[in-house]
Amino acid sequence: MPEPDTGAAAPMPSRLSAILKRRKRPDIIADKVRDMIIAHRLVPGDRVPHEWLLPQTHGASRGTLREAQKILEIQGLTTSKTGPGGGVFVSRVGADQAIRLLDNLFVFQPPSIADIYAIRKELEPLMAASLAGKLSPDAFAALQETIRLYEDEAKTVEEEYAQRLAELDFHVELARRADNVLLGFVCIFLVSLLRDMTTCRAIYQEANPTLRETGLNYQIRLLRAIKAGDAERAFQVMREHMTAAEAYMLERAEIVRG
Amino acid sequence: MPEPDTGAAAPMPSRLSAILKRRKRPDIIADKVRDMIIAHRLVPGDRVPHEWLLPQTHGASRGTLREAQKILEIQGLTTSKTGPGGGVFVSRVGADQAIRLLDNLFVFQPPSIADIYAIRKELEPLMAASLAGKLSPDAFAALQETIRLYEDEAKTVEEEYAQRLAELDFHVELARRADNVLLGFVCIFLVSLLRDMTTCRAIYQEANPTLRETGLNYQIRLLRAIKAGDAERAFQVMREHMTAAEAYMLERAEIVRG
DNA sequence: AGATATTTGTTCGTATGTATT
DNA sequence: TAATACATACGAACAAATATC
Repeated sequence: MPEPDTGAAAPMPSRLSAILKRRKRPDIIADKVRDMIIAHRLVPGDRVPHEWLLPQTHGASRGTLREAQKILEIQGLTTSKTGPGGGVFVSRVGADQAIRLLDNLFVFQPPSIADIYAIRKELEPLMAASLAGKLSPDAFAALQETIRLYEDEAKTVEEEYAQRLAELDFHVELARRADNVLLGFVCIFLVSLLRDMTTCRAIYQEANPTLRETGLNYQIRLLRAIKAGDAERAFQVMREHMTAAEAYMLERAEIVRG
Repeated sequence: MPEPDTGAAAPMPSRLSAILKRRKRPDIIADKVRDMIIAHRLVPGDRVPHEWLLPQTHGASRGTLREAQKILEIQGLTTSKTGPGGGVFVSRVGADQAIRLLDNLFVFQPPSIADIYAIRKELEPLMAASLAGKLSPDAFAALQETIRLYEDEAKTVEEEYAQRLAELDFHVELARRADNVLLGFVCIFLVSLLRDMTTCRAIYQEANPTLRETGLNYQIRLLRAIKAGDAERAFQVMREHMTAAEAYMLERAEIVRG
């Protein structure tokens, strides 16, 4: 039998992580394609050469190759378009897309509010300080726009809830502008955890005019410090804000639960 | 041919698919199954009911359903076993598995060494302090075992490299034990970023007996503080360690590059 | 130990939908 | 509008793995 290689030509895993356990063919192929993309310096928007995804290139079937491609797509590295001129393209992985991949991580071991704020208290001030004097005018405009959503007192629970989400969005908008993209990513991740937590959702629906006002106060002071290029003050303001927010959340969580 | 109804569920008319944007069938099915798992409060180890993955349940073919299952598997939410009594099971997603999903996040915007250490300097001390007086005897044993890998001076570049990786593993082992699973996860993530960075790999291969010795010194002092339940000292030791490590890495990176 | 039944994993050929030209 | 190039979906057949008898 000619046996056109079919599997016997099991590709030697190039990555060091492959030692751990026997990986399946689609995984190996996906890694191979990923390495090719990186090696050839493809950037988002570039087309992934058709040959790289050809079954015979890897000695696998279409289905297997399709699964490999699925892996890359799930990881956010590629997207595919139909039609002529269509195909598989490299795409930039967005922070929110990546965060969704982590959704499953904490389903069975959800972190507590204290857990989240323990980290936020450290990182948010750091991020705020790093932004001092570096925000563009339209960044300020976007942030002001976010603040505007909770300038007035909420009339309904839905409005209350929307305002609290807008407060969180303020932090996301800030984090998006951070020079340190890693720091920005982690901060956004923490916010998204808060947003999805059921306990928090319960708390966010409670009316609390005082909190809104002091929150607003923090944001304004923060923006002023950032605009003035005063890193130290931005740090302090954000730190106070986080400490106050944590205290409030923990207190309310206690009440909501009991 | 009976042509089993195909009236309501199966065909997915073009108008409906237009409303649902470009979401593909396997993705939709995967989400549906994921929601079912969460709604039914399934926990890791539980079997995913066979019916949920039956083609006719979703009006799709076996291939499509397999792809949906593949998505869940890639996301780490399920594993599958062959054979009688086999099937698809809910699984706890590990930190390392989740981190691999993020591999692609920073390929086009790689964070710098300074970026990573800016966060590590804050979080690693926090984590170390939280561990004070809380480590079990066999946790200590595991950590000691990791240290043993670089007790003696490396003879070859490979050995040198392996030792540096072991140093990183020490931090992973610590983070794995953190009460704050979120904090632990972020710390492990940062370490894995360091491990995969090409610049770091280059640095790690350089021989540096002094660094190894001082590093060893830090680890021992750290373990002692943790064992003594002295959170404050554990914090300080780790902070010094991080500061020193960052300074070294930045210095070497400058030289390696130039 | 070995055969078998059960369940997942892989592959092929083909059909269908969709966006570009 | 028609042609076409490409991804996506289907279903059947085959292969591999594994618990049970």
